[in-house]
Amino acid sequence: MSTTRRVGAGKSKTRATLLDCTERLMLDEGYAAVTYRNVAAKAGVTPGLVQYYFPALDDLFLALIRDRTEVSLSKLAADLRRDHPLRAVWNYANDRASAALIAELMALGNHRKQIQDEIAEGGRKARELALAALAGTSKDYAFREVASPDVLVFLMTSTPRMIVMEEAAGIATAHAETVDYIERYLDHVEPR
Amino acid sequence: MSTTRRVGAGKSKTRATLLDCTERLMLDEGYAAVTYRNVAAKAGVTPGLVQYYFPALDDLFLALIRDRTEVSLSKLAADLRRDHPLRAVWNYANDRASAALIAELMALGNHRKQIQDEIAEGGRKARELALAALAGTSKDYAFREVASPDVLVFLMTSTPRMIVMEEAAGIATAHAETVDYIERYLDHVEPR
DNA sequence: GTCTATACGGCGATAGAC
DNA sequence: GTCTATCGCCGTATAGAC
Repeated sequence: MSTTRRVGAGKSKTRATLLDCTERLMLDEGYAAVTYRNVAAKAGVTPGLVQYYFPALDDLFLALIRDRTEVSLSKLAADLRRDHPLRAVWNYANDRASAALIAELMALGNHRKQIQDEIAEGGRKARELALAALAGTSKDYAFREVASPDVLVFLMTSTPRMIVMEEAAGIATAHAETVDYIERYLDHVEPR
Repeated sequence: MSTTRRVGAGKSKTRATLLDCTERLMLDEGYAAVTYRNVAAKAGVTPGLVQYYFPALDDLFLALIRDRTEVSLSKLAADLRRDHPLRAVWNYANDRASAALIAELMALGNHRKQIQDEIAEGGRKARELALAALAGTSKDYAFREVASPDVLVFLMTSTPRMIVMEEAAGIATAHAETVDYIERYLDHVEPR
């Protein structure tokens, strides 16, 4: 690819609209429905224009990941600065729209290195922020000798994600009970 | 679909070969690589023949789900009849090939009702078997007043599944620690 | 810089030939 | 029971209009 192919500007309003339409398409119909023709139809533009901003479909997915990751990471960072770091992690992972989008993107990235790496990088950053906040607090997490902060953060983030995935798959059993169980633990170690 | 379309026999050796090739394709390259042409090439037959046995691609996926679910459920049932039901659940969920296949199938089924239902049905049965075995034992699971059997089974099955998915996404942190944590619990409530 | 029109090969699916 | 021909939709590339 040494050709000088032209690409749309990064701050265009059209570009932002295309990302929104892509997100809605993914959540409503899955990533397989994200085609140039579908995105264009939803945004009211021609397929060629979508391709002008995102030369390959993966460019579109990558742009969506970067944009949404940036938003949710800065929200997490702000929440972690407050008094209940573990609750902040729990709330971060319990954002249903984000969790559904991530599930869809993880499925998409399952066999696409670039997309996979971009998602993993976001997860790594979230984890770093969380562990730093937990290390900086003087709270006693009680289970600390049993479950390390690493294990705690893993379970806090993976459980809501798994629940969202199972719900999308039509399974609902034990979800409410598991959420209760974890929230009772939070009430204990980070009382409001 | 009221047309009388012809379909290959259910016990054909060719059919079984096609299912094996489909499974390998899914694990190696993802479900998007499961095309009539790819499956046919891997099996050394013509694409038309694959379509003869599985008129739509979803028929191929459904057949694979049914076949593999039956195998792993009967293995789980046999293990549950032994002395360590919770370990049986843990081992069942820790079968990496199965977990990877299920992750791929869940992603595939995310927006396809029929496939989704078939997977959910398998999950429901596994859960039923596990809960029945746990109820029938006289062991004291110690955490029972904290986490109900429902929550226990959910965490025991969802954790390995999430680990496999994260690994596929290039994330590995805290996995070993989490496995250790759960296995220490198992050593405690179901000592060998 | 933004956008449109057109062409190409690969795909799932169907009907029907052998 | 096995295989071919054909159809419409897809991603992508390119040439060029405004």
